[in-house]
Amino acid sequence: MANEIKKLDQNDRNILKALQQDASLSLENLAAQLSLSTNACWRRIKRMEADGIIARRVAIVEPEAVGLGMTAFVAVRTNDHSDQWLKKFAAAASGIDEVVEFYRMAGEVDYMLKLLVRDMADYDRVYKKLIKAVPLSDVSASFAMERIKYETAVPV
Amino acid sequence: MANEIKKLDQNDRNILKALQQDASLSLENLAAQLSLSTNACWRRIKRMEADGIIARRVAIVEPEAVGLGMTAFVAVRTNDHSDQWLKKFAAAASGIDEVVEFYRMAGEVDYMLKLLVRDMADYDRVYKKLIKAVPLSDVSASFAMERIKYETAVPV
DNA sequence: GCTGAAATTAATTGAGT
DNA sequence: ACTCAATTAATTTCAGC
Repeated sequence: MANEIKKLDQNDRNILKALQQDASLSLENLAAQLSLSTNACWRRIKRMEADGIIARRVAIVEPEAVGLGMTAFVAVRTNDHSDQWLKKFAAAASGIDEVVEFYRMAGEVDYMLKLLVRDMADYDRVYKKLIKAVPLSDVSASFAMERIKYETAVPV
Repeated sequence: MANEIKKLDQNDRNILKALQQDASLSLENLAAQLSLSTNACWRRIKRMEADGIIARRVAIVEPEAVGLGMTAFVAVRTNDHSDQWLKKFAAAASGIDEVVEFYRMAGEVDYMLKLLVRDMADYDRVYKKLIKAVPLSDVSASFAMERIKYETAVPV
């Protein structure tokens, strides 16, 4: 089964911890840290990649360094809970690069989006793009002034 | 200046787009895609690393694959807006692996945290850890049922 | 499933335009 | 700032335990 939870031993966890912080580490370096041979380490990584535990390796770009100073959380409430509406909304939002995260929520809010934009004018542009694609009645945005922590590493 | 916005040309942008999606691409491969020599490409990457545009390279772990099925957004309101309180709160939250994002907000909510946890019991454990470290009076959590989009790539 | 070494492939440096 | 070639370092495969 593809989406089963695989068992990880302490070496696997340590590999994940290290690579989630720095995937540019050489095998030799990483293996030495964990007192493994390079290719024992290599086989564990390949297994976790095959099992879908390690999804991919990416470069992290500093948003501030490229002028993306504003993070917006957009809470959406809807009356239309049809599958078709969600599909349309999901497709529209997923196609917008500034929408970096998108969740279906439990409780009051139906959907939560996280946007990364340059400034308020840029937010407005993305917002208009969004409501043009799908009619959204109840939308409320909150803006982040400061990013205190941002971590791609998940707790393992 | 370290936190100045550097100018990027189309080649730089294309490199960032590619490496934000897949940092395991070989230089040769990447350079060929963009019709550059490997070493022109390499120098651009090194420059963007030195400029702090590319902050790091990380492995992305699939949360579901390691049993982290629940994302919680925690909105915090406080009466204590002192620097000292924030420092204490920031230190406590930053030290908790399950707190993957943490923002100071404009508007009604003072702080917004994103937590990655196994289940409701795990959320409760992290919540207790948090309020033990700093007294929090007004906390409200929203839970994500489904992650529709999650992107580490920023729009460049 | 591991080690250690060999083979392959990729990253980095350097010379020259 | 680039290309092309040479060098160095990393990854991947293979033989044996």
